[in-house]
Amino acid sequence: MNFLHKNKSLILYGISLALILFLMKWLELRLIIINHSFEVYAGFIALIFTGLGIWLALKLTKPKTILVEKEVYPDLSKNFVVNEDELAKLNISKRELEVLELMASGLSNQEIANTLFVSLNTVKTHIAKLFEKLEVKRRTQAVETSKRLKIIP
Amino acid sequence: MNFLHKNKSLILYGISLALILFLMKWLELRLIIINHSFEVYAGFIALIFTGLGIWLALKLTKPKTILVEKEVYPDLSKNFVVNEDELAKLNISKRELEVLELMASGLSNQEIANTLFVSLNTVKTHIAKLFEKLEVKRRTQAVETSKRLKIIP
DNA sequence: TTTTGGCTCATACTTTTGGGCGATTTTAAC
DNA sequence: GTTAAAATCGCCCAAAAGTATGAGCCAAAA
Repeated sequence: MNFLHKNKSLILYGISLALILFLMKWLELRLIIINHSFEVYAGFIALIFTGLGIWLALKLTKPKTILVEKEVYPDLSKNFVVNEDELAKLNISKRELEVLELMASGLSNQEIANTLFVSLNTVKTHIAKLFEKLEVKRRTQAVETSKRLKIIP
Repeated sequence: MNFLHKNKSLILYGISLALILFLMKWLELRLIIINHSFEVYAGFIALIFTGLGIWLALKLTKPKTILVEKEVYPDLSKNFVVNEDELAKLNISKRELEVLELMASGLSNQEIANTLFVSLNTVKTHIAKLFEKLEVKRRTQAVETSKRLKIIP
């Protein structure tokens, strides 16, 4: 099956060739071309097989592929995806991530505490743990690093 | 001239055909193929003209092309350009911008002072002015805002 | 030449942040 | 049901950050 499909053109060509030869033989037997000169007969064959050659070439040539590089400017701010792997690797919890995001948006610890309805101390603890995990010493560094690691947008 | 160039393939084909026919005639005259059967002769012609047909087709047909678009994601972080307009609008000085960049990279005020070979107080002053101009209250906000305004990468 | 603006620095003070504990409660996993 | 991790909160202290104000220096602009 696969073989037949792959060599379809070749097989068709072979069949065509056989048919042509058969046709010529038949014509010869019928004495139709006896009166014609040999040149006409040769020209006929030449014509037929030229056509077959053209057809074969068109069928068998592989199309040429041209690679066009198209620049895509994705809206990074919209199709941001959290780097879950890095998040898991750093062992950052859900709550810590929340705090991190609020911190990155420029809120003070007190504002973060108000937003999350927790005490200031809790926020401090979360941030302290974040600093540990991110291996940084300041909140600006934390924001820098976590953005680089695609933990936050 | 132009005509010759345009129909080069066609002319070559004509010449080739003439040459082949001439060759066959010569062979015929030389009685070389007299002893061969007609089928062999026909097969010879068929072979030659099939090749010619293939050659002709390859020469005359435009190459089949498949356009494949490849998406390229340019590194936006590298071709960053400072938004000079915004910078001018906010009236941020060169030195202030330096401080802003170092601040954004996560350095402490003391580290910034060491980097720029100025006193800590000077850095504080610059930062205070930056906060005014950017209309923010904290360094994280300053970084946030200035990145959004494309003042820093 | 005067003035303006940028850069520098200082002092004093307040607020925020961060470090280092310890502790209880919730939640999730085993 | 025990256990571990997460989340919560507190206190204290030191460091850093931020506020306010004043002032000297210098180069470029008016």
